[in-house]
Amino acid sequence: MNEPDSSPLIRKLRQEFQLAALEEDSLLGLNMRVVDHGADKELIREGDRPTECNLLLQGSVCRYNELTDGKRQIVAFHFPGDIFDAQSLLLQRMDHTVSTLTPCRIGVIAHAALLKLFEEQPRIGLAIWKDTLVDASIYRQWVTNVGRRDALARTAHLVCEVYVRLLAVGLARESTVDWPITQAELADALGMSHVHVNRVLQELRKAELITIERQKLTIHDWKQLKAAGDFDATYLHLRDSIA
Amino acid sequence: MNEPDSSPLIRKLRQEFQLAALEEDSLLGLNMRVVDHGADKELIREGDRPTECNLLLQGSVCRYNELTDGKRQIVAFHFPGDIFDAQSLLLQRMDHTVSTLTPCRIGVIAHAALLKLFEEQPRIGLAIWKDTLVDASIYRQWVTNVGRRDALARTAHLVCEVYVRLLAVGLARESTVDWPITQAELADALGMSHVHVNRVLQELRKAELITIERQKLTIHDWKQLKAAGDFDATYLHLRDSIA
DNA sequence: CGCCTATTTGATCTGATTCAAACAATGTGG
DNA sequence: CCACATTGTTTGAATCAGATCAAATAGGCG
Repeated sequence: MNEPDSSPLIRKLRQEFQLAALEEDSLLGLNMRVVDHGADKELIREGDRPTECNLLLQGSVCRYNELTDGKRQIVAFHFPGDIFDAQSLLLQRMDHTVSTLTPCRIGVIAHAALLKLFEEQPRIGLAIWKDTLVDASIYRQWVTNVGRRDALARTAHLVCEVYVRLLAVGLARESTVDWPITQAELADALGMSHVHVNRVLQELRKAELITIERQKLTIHDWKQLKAAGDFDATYLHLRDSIA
Repeated sequence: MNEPDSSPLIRKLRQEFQLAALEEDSLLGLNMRVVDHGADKELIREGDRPTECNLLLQGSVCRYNELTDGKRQIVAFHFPGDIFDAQSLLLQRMDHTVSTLTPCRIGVIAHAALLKLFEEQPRIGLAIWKDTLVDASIYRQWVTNVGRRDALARTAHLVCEVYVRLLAVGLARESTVDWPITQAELADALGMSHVHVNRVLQELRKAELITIERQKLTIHDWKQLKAAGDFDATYLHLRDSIA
C-alpha cells in the first residue's frame, strides 16, 4: 500500500503542490544515504554546524532546548516525511538539539544536493520552505498551549495535534495509533511535571476521552477531546482537514 | 545617518548575505505602498487570505493567537526591518492575528511582486526564507521560556531578547531603548497575569537590573540581567553577536 | 479638567510542583 | 526461562509560585 522507503517526502510534498513528473523524478534522483538509529539517540547537538539534512523515514524524533539548570523543553515532535532540520540549510549553527524518541530510519541528504535541486526545480524549494513555515505555525500554537491553557486542555491539545499529524501521514488506523511519547517526554513538551502529566492522563481516561497504554493511544471521544483541548486543526495547514 | 524609508529591508538582508549591487537595485525597485497605522490596530486577522506582504518600517507589532475563552497569547514581537507576514506568501490562510503595538509605518508589497523577485534573484528568496527560520528559532526559545522558566527568569529573558533585537536594528543608544510593550502585553507574551508581571518588574528594579518607565527601558546591569534570564543570544542568529 | 488607560497594592486561593516511594512493565544476560 | 536491572507509571502528602479578585493610584491626553 505504501511506496518504498525513499518517497515519504514525495507523498508529503504532494499534499502541498501538484508535483510535475519531472519534479518527482528529481526528488527520486536525490542522492540519499539511509541510516538507522536506536531510541533516545542524539542526532544533532546544539552548536553543531551540519552539512546535511535529515529526512525522517520511520520513527519519531523530538527537538528540545536545554536550560543551564538542566531542565529541558521539547519544542517539536517529528514524524515520517518530515525534514526536521531543513533550517540547517540556511542557519549555520544549530540552536537546539534533536533526538530520536523511538528507533528511526533516516535519509541523509547533502545540503549541496538540496540547494542544487532548488535551483533546478524552484518549486521544490518553495515546498520545503512552506514546510518550515508550517513548523513555525506549530511552534506558535505550542507557545499558546504552554502559555495560556491549563494542564488538562494543554495535554488534550497536544494529543489532538499528534494524532492528527500521524493520521495525515497514514500512521493511524481508525482511532488507535502507535504512541511514541513517554509521560516524562510529554511533561517536557508541555512544560509540566511528569507527575502532573500522569494525573491529567488519568483524568482524560476517567472522562473516557482517551487511553494511552503500552505505547498505544486510543481515542474514545474525538469530539470531546477536541473540545477539551480547544483544538482547531487549521494551524496545521493540511490539505484536507481531517479533523 | 539612516537611509530613507524604503531600505530597512536592505539593511537587514545585508546582515545575512553579501548583497550584489544588482540585488540591491532589485530590492529598491520593488513596488511598495507605504501606509501608516495607529496603535493597537489589527492589521491581519486569523482566517484572512492576504495577497500582500508587510514590511515594518517604523514602530512595533505583535502576533497572537486567541483562545475560545477570550484569553490571548502573544507569540512574537516585530521591529523595523521585519517582514512579519512572509508566511502568507506560501500559506494561504492566516492562523493568527497581527496587531500594532505603537503607531506604525508599513511598506506593503504584493505577493506577486515578491515571488517574481525570487525568480529573478533567488538569493533574495533564500534570505527571506532564512529570516522566517530565525523567526522559528525565536518561537522555539519562546516555548522554552514560557514552558520551563519561572516568572523572574522568563521576564528577564524576554527583556534581553527585545533589547538585543532593538540594538541590532539600531534603535537603542547605549543602555536605553524606547520600550513599546505595556505590562498587560508583556503578560500575554509571557503567559503570566499582568499583576504578577508588575511585581516581577519591581523585583528586577529593586535588584537594580533594569527599570521600565514611561515607555523607556534602561538596562542597569546587563551581565546580571542575562544571568537572571539565562539568556544566550545565539538563537537570534545575528551576524555579530552583540551580547 | 476629566476620561481612559496603565500601573500598583493587598488579601486570598488554587493548580501544579516537589519529594519520596511503591509498583508495573520491559528487556537482558546467565 | 527465571532473576535482576532499568525504565516508565502511579500514589500520597506537603508546599509554593503564581492566579484571581478588588480596588487604589498615577499618567497621558483631548
